[in-house]
Amino acid sequence: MAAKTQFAYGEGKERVLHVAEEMFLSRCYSSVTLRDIAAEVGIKEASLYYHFPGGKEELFLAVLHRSMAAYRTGLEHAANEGRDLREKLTKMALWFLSRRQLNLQLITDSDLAEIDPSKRPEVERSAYESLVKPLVKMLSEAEAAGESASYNKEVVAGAVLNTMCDLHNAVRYSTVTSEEALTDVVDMLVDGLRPR
Amino acid sequence: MAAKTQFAYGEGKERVLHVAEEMFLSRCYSSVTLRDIAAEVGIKEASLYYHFPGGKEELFLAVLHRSMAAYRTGLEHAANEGRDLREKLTKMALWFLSRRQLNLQLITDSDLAEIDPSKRPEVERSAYESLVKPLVKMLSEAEAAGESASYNKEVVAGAVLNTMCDLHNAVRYSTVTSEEALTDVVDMLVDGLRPR
DNA sequence: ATTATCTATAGATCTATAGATAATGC
DNA sequence: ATTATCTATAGATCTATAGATAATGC
Repeated sequence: MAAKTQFAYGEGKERVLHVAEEMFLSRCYSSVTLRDIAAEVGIKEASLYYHFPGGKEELFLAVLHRSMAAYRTGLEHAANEGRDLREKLTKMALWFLSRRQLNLQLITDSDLAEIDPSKRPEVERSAYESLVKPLVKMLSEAEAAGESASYNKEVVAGAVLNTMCDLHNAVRYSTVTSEEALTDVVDMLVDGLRPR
Repeated sequence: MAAKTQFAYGEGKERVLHVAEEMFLSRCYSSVTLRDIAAEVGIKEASLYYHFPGGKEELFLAVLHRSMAAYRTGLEHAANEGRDLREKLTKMALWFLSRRQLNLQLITDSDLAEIDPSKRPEVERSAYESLVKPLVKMLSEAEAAGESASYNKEVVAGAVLNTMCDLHNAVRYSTVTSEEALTDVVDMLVDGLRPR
């Protein structure tokens, strides 16, 4: 009977976003149901529409843009913290490891196909600006500083991003520690596979 | 009226597998419906149960194991074709580019969570044996031949696989040609980012 | 008065089963 | 007789809307 306003004013929406972020970043758009989210938050499905009148898609987009903004800040900060290419890449890898696993291909390939086509360019732009661009910028500066050979920045940025996203799996499926996986990945990116 | 046996004996099942493979490898498990598959094949949903009595999950598992077997063959063949590490990696990258995009994280993270838990180990094993193992083997041989420094093979294999899967995106989103993306990626893997 | 929830329910979609029907091979 | 489809339909699940209800802030 009691319409439990369990959370303080404005808090409810934050909780919804937080729970939805956990789910949308680890599972695909269609496998996450409003039922799942509402149950985890502790409210009824219909209540989600109060905060997000546009329903599931609006909630997903809010989560995605919020999450991308966090990545952008985190990656730009990581790039500024490191003094050379190796350090910058290490800080970035640490940032990826500090957050829950980001399934990059899931968002850019699978999820993107399930939302309203008119919203796709915005999502692609958001992912590009927040993930690819900080890396391209860092790689360009590294090349200008003579720390990197002249590769196509976008291609390398994609490879680096996917490698970093996979760090969580490396730690999970191999017997390696996260520190070891991190140094191995950074060394491989900077020095290559061939013997030094 | 006419129960159209459009395909020759045994052909129907092959068509279903082919269509299902196209869909399951590019979209997530829950977004692919039996309706989609049946429509694309040109039969009714109920007819799918004749070939796959276990329904959607059985069809998905059949597709996945079939697809993994093809990757295993393709990658092992690629490794044998190349004479040194750089050539082997190039042949492997060409194999990935020759097939439709494989969304690795989609399968190992997202799809895996949606199937019957008792089937998961089998899927993980299939993906490991077909994708990771051929790379680990090649990297071990390269190290033994003095062509590679001593990295953790599983960690590097994951990085290489994700990088190769991403080649399709690199070509799609950047202005780069597939040849250029391929050589850049292989060069980066072998020589590293730092100037030679 | 506003904010944030709830109940109830419509309507769409999806998986799966039962049993009928037609075409093929022997 | 076997193979491969079909029709019809049950039952589950999911998104979304309408309108009621309670708690909070002024």
